[in-house]
Amino acid sequence: MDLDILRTFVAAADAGQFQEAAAELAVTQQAVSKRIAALERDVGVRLFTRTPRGAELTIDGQAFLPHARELLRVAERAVASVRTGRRPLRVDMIASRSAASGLMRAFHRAYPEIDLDVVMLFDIEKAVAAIRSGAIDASFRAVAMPGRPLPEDIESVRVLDEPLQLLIGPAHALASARSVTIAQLTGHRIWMPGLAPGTEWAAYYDDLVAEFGLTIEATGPNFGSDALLDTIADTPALATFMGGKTRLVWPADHGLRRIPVTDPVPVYPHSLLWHRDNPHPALATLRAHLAATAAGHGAAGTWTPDWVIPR
Amino acid sequence: MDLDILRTFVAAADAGQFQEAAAELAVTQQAVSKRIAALERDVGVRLFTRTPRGAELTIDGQAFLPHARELLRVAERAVASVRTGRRPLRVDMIASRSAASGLMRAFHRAYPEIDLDVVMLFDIEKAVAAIRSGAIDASFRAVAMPGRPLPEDIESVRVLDEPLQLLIGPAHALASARSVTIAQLTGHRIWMPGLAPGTEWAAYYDDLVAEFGLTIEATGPNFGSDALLDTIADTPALATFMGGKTRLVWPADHGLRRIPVTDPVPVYPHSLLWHRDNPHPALATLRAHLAATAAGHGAAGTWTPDWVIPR
DNA sequence: TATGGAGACAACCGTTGGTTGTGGCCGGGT
DNA sequence: ACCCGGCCACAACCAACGGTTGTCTCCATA
Repeated sequence: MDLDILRTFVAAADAGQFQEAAAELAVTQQAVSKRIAALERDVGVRLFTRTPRGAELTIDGQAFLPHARELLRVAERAVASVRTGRRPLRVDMIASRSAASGLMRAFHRAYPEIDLDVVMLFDIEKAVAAIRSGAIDASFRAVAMPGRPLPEDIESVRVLDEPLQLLIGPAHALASARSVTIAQLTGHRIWMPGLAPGTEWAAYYDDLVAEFGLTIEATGPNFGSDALLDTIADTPALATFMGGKTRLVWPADHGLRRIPVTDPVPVYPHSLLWHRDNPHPALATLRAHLAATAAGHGAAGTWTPDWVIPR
Repeated sequence: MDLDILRTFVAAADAGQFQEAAAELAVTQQAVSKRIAALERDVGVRLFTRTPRGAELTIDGQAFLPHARELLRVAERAVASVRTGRRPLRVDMIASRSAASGLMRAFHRAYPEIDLDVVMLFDIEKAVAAIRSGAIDASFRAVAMPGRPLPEDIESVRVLDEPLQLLIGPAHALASARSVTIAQLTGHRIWMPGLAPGTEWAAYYDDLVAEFGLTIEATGPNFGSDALLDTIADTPALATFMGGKTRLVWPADHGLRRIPVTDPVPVYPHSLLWHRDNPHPALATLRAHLAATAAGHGAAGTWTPDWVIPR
C-alpha cells in the first residue's frame, strides 16, 4: 500500500468524484481510477460506488476514510520527526526504561501537544557531540565523569537520583531479604554485561566498586535485557544492578526479585544536558517542568561518585 | 512512501543488518539496500550508518523508528476496519455531530480498547439493510416511522432523546429570547435543506409541522452544515432546527444563537438498532453500556411523533 | 432525443523496483 | 601478516507497474 494511493483515496472521497481529485493531484482521471481500483484490490472491498456523475463512498469506504486520514497524519509526523526545521523535541537517555523515561512520560502527560522523540546514544561523549551538532536537543546523563568536564556551551541541571536495586533470581542466597546493605554484597558475584570502559556508566560502577569493595563482572556482550534477565533468573549465584525506577516487563514466572540496597543507597544521578544556545521552545518548557517537579536528589544516606555535579 | 519500504526499514532496524532483514522479507540484500536508500532519499536524512558487519540506526533513524512502527500499526487497523471477520464495531448514526456521537464518545472513553468505526447512512431503510447484511453492527435511528415497522430480526432500544433547539442569526427577531415556545414559532420561516421525503427524519419533521402548525421549507440541496450556518447567520428571517447536543464548530464571529424550544420540548428520539443474531462481542458491551448510562427519554413535557417506540 | 460530464477499459510506453553478478571494506582466525 | 568470510554498494539487465492518450458506455439534464 502506497501513501500516494491513500492521498488519492482521501481526495476522491472529499471531492465526491474522481475527475476533480485527479485535477487536484495533477494526474489524469484514469490514473485515479486505477489507483482506487488497486486500493480496492488491496483491501479486498469496494470503497466507492461509481455513478454517472461521480463516485460516493460505500459503507466500507466510510469506515476506511478516517483510518486513511489518520495514516496520512502519522506519516506527516514521521517525516517531520527527521526533517530539519521545526521538529519534535529530541531527547537522549541512557536506557528506554530508566528513570528519565518516567520523567519524559510525566512531561508528555503534562504537555501532550509537544511532540517528543526519544533516542538512546552510546555514552556521554556521543550525547554531548549530538547536542552540539543539534542532532538532539537534550540528554539525560550522569555528569561529569573524570577527565570529561562539560564543555562550556553545554548546560546541565541535576533532575533525578535513581536508587539502584539488586536484581536476583529466586534461588539466590539473598532472595528472601527485604533489603540488603552494600556491605552484604561483598563477595557476591554481580554481573553487568556490556559495561564499556570509557563511558560514564562504567565510570559510575568503577567508583562503586572502588568505594565499597564489590565484585562486578562486565564479561560478555550485552545481548539485551531479556537475555540478561533470563540468565539472572536461572543462576543462583548471579545478581545484577538495575535502576529502581525501571519498569520491567518479563514473564510472570521468572520469579525475579528486586531488593533495595541501603547503607548508603547508591543512586544513579540523572542530569538534564542541553546546549546553551538551543532555541527549541519545547526545551524551555521541559526545563521549567523538570524544575517544578524536581524531587529528591542529593538526599542524605545516598551515595554517588564524587565527580557528580552536586546540584 | 510505500508501507513495504517502512516494513523493510523496521525489519532492518530490528535485525541490525540488511542481509537478515532481506531473508525475513524474502527478497535479496540488494533490494533492501535499494529500498532503504529510497527511503533515505525520501525523508532527506541518512537513517543507517553502514558498517562492514551490519547497519545501525543513526540518531535520525532512531527517532524515525517509532513513527514507522506506529504507521504500520495504523495501517493494520485501517485494513482491519474493512476486512471481514474480526473487525471494529461499526455503527451508523444520523449525523456526525448528533447526540449519538456523544454516546459513542462516552463509550469509547469507557472502553478505549474497543475499536470503533462510525458511518453515516442515508436513512433508516439503508441502515436496516446494512444491519441485515452485516455491513454495520448497530445504528442510532428514530423508529419506527409509519409504514416501516422494524423487521422481526432487528431489535431496538430507545437510548436518548435529543431536545431540538432553534438556530438563528444575530439579526433574527427571536435572537434575544432565552427560550421560545413552539407556539411562538408559528409564522417564522424554518429552513431545513436536504429534508428528503421517505426518510425517518423527514417523517419526524412532517409530524412536527402537522402537530404544531409550523412552516418548514425543505427547498434546495444540502450543501453541508457550514453553508447552512453561513446562510442562517446572515439571514434575519431564517431559522433552522438543530439537535441540542450538537457540538458546533463555527467561526466565533458568526454570532449564531441556539434557543431552547419549550411547551412542549420537541425531542429527537435515538434508538439503538441491531440484528438479533449479531455475535460481535463489542455489540453486547455497547448495549450494556447504554443500558447502564441511559438517561432521560420519554420525559414529561417532551414531544415525539406517536409512531416512536415508547421505551 | 441530443448533449455533456463522469468513470471504465484498452493500448502504449517510460520508469520503477526487482534480480544476478561483482567489488570494496573491515574484523577475526590462522 | 595474511587470508577468509560476512556484509553492503554499485552496475547491468529485465519484468512489471503506473502513468498517459484515446475511446466507449452510462445516465441526468435540457
